[in-house]
Amino acid sequence: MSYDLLEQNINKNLNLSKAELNTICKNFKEKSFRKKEFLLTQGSICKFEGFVVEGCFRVFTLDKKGNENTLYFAAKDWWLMDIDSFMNRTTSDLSIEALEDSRLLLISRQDKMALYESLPITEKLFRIMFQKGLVSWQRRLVRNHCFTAKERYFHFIQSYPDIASKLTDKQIAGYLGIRHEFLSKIKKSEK
Amino acid sequence: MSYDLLEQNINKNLNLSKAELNTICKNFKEKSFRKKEFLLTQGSICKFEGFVVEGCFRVFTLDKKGNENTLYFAAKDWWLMDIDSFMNRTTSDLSIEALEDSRLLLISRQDKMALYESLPITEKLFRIMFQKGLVSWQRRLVRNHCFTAKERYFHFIQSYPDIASKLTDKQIAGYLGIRHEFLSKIKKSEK
DNA sequence: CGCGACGTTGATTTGCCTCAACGATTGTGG
DNA sequence: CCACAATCGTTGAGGCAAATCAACGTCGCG
Repeated sequence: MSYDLLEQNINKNLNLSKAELNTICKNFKEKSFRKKEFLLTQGSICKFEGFVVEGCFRVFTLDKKGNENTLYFAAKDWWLMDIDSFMNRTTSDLSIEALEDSRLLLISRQDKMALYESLPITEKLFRIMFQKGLVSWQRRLVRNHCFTAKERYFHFIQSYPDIASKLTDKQIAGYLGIRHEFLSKIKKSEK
Repeated sequence: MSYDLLEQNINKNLNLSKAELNTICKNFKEKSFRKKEFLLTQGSICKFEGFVVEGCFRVFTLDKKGNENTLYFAAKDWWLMDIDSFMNRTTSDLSIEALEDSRLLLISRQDKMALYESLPITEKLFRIMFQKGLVSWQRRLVRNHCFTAKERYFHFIQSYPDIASKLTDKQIAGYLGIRHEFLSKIKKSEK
């Protein structure tokens, strides 16, 4: 099966036995997505937590002014979901779209809750994962306040060159929180 | 003792028995802070995770341009720490300062790790707390991208009127990511 | 081939910053 | 308790970063 990547990803956070890894993984079902297909659309409920085996997704929200604001991209070896909608069964403010043909491992809310019950070590696993996530979001917020758009752009392409190379400038602009016309001017300005 | 508030806070996330609550709480030591006293200074290591029993703190970072950027305020019933520095024992980019005479309940890293071991349900507790934290940070990032400074200001004072009323305009500006001169102009512009 | 999304470029506008001056408020030491 | 200093809040002039709007070339795809 294609659980190898997921197992490695888990082991980066917490060392688990082969049996534990297997118990976790067997709750995930593989699903393929064609380019431009949606895992989640704004206004519906997020039914799955996903792990990217192959491909790339963008997680974004459409605001009142009609701008698509990208929270993050998820390439191979990343997790993705609307955590709020998934856990609380509220309608989601987010959409998740495949940027290329992709494969995900998906776990339903029900299976995840059952997994927390049956294998308590997963609580620790996700405690650690969420903890790391918090750090990233705090750092990103500070960057957005302290850095100019140009500084944020170069920080992004240097930190995630493999993801950046798959994206259009419009998508990158949506992540940086700027208009794509301005990104074009940044790129021209030098380097 | 003054563990009541902490116990209530925990129970909002996860219903625990009296015995479990007691096991958790006894790891926390109370400490008082005078106004302007620091729990953590940028460049040192965050030794404690804290829960605010009384008073108010600001968690901020000083960037290269000399601007104090406030990540969040923590009033009564809030948690605070540099989660990155606390867990990974790295030097912190953050400072934490009491905005008024305050009281905290503090737990050391060692005691927290031991607590995770001895009472595994705390993994679930913090998994849930961190999960909620993630949602807040994601929402805040979107607000920062979609909203103007004026919209962010009114959102803040309406969402947290009790905290906002304790703060100077300079502190609020540091949270919104704008200069306090501009906040003054926002307030004058209407309402 | 032709359409629609993407990227570029320029002109103009706007949101917010910078700097500087000054009154109001708070804090502090004598 | 007062006097003075320090910090805070306000205001104005000017500047820069980024948005907006519009036009146009390019590319990929059906």
